[in-house]
Order: sequence, then C-alpha cells, then structure tokens
Amino acid sequence: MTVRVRFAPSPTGMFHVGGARSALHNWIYAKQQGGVFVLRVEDTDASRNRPEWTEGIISALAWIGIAPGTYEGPYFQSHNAQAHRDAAEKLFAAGLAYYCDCTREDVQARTGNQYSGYDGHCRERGLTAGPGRALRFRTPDTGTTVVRDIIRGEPPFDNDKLEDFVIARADGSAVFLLANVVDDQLMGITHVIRAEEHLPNTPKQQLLWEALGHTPPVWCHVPVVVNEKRQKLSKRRDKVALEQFRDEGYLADAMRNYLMLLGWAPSGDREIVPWSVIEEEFRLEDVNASPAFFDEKKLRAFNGEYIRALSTEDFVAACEPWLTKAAWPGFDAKAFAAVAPLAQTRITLLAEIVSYVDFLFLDAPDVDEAAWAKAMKEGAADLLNATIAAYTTVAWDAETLKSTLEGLGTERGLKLGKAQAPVRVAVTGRSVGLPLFESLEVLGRERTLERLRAAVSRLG
RNA sequence: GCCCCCAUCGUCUAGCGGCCUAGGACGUCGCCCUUUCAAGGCGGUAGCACGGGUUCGAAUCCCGUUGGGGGCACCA
Repeated sequence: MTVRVRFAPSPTGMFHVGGARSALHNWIYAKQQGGVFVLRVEDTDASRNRPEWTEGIISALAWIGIAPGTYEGPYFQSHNAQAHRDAAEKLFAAGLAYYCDCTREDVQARTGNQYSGYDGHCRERGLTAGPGRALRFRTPDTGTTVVRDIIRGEPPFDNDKLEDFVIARADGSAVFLLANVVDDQLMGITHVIRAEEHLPNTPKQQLLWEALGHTPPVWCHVPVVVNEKRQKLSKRRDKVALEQFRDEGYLADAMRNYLMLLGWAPSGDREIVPWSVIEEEFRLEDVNASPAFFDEKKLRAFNGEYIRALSTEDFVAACEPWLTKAAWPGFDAKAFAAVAPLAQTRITLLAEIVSYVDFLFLDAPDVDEAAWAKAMKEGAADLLNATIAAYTTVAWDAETLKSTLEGLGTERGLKLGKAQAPVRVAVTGRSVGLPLFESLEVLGRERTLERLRAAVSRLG
C-alpha cells in the first residue's frame, strides 16, 4: 500500500507559518515513504474564501520547496459537494444518522449551564429531511474509540462523551467533519498529519470512517506553534503570514530549516543543516509532543547565517527584488556588486540592504538628523575642510583614503574611529554603515568631494 | 461546565534507567579583534515544575498535584 498524505488548508487568509510546518511534515513523510503528497483546498465556506488566498497558498508552498507539479492536486473540496451529500444520505439510510430540528437555544434550554454536548433529543423522533433540520451522526453510547497516533500513542476516547454531532446542514451540505473524511476516502489518504487542534475531532472522524465502511487512516497530531504567551498562533493577533516573512527578506531555506526545528532537531550538536539532511533524518515519531514557540529572533539569526553562506553572486541575485523596488534612478549594478560582500555580513534580512547602499545611488545622502547632530560637533568643519583638501589630490583607493584621514585625525588628536564619523555622516547620511573607505572608493572622488563640501556649507 | 493533550536553561531542543558535575543553538553578559556597525574568536549566565512511588540506580518508568495549552458551531 503506498502512503498517501494530504495537506488541506482552507483559503481564509494569508498562509500561516504553522500551516507551512504541517505541509513540510507531510511532504517529507511522503517522500521518505515513497508516497504521494496531495494538496486539497478546503474551500467549502464560500463566504470566507477568496481565490487570491488559494493562489497565495500555492505560491507560498512553492516558495518553501513544495512546487506545483511535484504533488497531486490541487483538488477543491467544493467540487466534491455531491459526494459529501451522498455520504450523508448513506449514513441516514443506514440508520447511523438522524435528522434534528433543535436550535442551539433549544438545546441550551434543556441542558442548562452545564452544557456538555447535544442531548440526543431527536434521536428517536424519526424525523425525515426537511427545512430547518440538520443531520446528526449517532455516536455509540458505550465503548471506547481508540485512535492510533504516531506522536501521541493511542489516546482513548469514551464514546458516551462524544455528542451526536452535526454532519450535514439543513440545506443538505456537509459540515467539515464529514466532508473532510469523505474527501480523504475519495483520495485514498492513508496518513493524516495535521495540527494538534484536530485531536478532539479525531474520534468523531474515525467513527465516520468506520461508518462509511473504510479503514481509518493512521493519525499524527503535531503540536501547535505558539506565541510568546504560549497561545496558538493566530492570524488576528500574531505575525504569521509566510508571505510577510518572505517580503521582509527571509530566505526560504532559512525559513524551512527553522520551521522544522520547531519540535524536532537533527542529529549532532547542530541546527542549521542542509535540507537534504532534514529530509533524511526527520522522523515524525520523534516530533516533540509539546507546543513550540515561534521565536522570530532565532529565525532571524538563522536567516543571517543563511545570507552569509550565500556566494556573492547568489547574494546579489537575492537582493535584486529589493533593489528593484527601491527604484533609484542612479542605480549602478557594478557599484552594487563591488559593495555587496561588505553588506552581506551586516544584514539579517534582505530588506535591510536598501539602507546600507542607498547612499551610492541617491543624488544626495538621506541624512539621519540624529546622526548628523552627534557627528557634527565643533571641529567637524575643520576636519571636513582638511579632508576635502587632501582628498582632492590623493590616490583614490581605500587604503590611501584611510591613511590620509587617519593622518588628519592624528594631527587633531583624534583616533580614526572619531575622525571618520563626520565624513561618514556627510557622505552616507548615517552613523553606521559599510566600511567607510571602501564605500568612498566606490562612490568616487567627485561625488565624495561634492558631499563633503555640501556638509561644510551646511555647517556654515 | 465537559473532553483531550502537554511539562529539560528566558526560548528551540539533545537525553529514550547508569556515559549527566544535564550537551547544543538563539537570547543575554564579558573579553579579544576593529574604520562605525556587523561578522568572527574566546568565555560566562541559566534548566530536569512539585510530591509520591518502582529500581541497586531516575531528567529518563508509573501515579497524583500544580501549571500551561487545545477542543466542545447547521466554521474549517
């Protein structure tokens, strides 16, 4: 029997990092087992779905290495509506489900405050389909439903604690619990790997699998990803969109590596490892059973490592989207390439590249006033003027520029660290940045002098 | 209210009865290097929630307590 797993997101928003992790788990498991990964879009709730969300999921999956064409699908749950209805009908015909016209209020009124599930009011009323009547699954009154879970062992659920849950709405359409099971059966799913929040649904779904005459799949409930307050990551309050991380300049390789470390670790004292090692060593059964905190600081540290590990060519290519977006009229690819290696060790997000190199491509530097105020104290004008004089004739290479300024500083009792400050702010507009003299070399004599003079005149 | 899951440094984890004086990573702190800022090097900080068992021996096994989380829709 070949393993068939599925990733079944519902397109109700940006693609969630937790979802990405589940997708990766499924993906790796399928690959290791020589199985098939199926993508199924659960778009049943038309009011909350939008086509662009679906496209977002597909492209985000591709970004982390799950590319269209390498998996089966996407299938759309909405296309199986008839099969869902047929299944519901089958369960009713077999006496395994019954119609119920209780409203939420009715049940509440009967059970009082200690609500603990539907009370079975309509169980024996023999209602048939009709307006206002939902179909409920008749759960067993006795016994235990044991689910086989790769991570959690075999948690038992007492059947008498399982309420008669709704499987089809009054309009005949199936509810998640049923639709999900029918789809999995239709697609021959053998292993359901999903987030822990679905664990309480599992006994119900397993009962449905059996009632529909199929052998239940092997389950695997991966712990949820939580925020700093240890709550499940939520679209509303937490930063969770994979697209957002991508747009800020996280590398896909860093992201997927980090995601896999949530609840698991490769062998040896190492965490940053090639994807091939993860695909080889990852074991679903080794995934930690407790929730993991999504620590963006650590993700960012990983991203920095991945950025530094890039070849210069790859780094330049990776920066391209941000450079394009900055749209400097004076952009010069050669100048950027010259300075790129210097920036590579300094950024941890690709988006940061912009503020490191903008001084090269702007007509005048974008001045940080706080930096200006701090660097342009008394003596700054004098030093700047001396620098202008010297730089007008000196050989234009980093080493010479450095020793020249160093000399001017020494004459004034300033160490190089101090002496370079006014020059740096005058030329780049900032107090921190790329190594100064290398930057000047690339900027060129003319533009450097122009900026130094502009600073002097501003100092007036 | 009911059901379920979970529990090693602040965080992610290694550990699967003796190799543990509990290892690594991120964070944090200090030092070195230094042209700002990084990077890099070196070092420090910090943890087995608690209480009972089982065992010659428990971070590792069992039970309980406490704490945290998830789920209980005619959403998915």
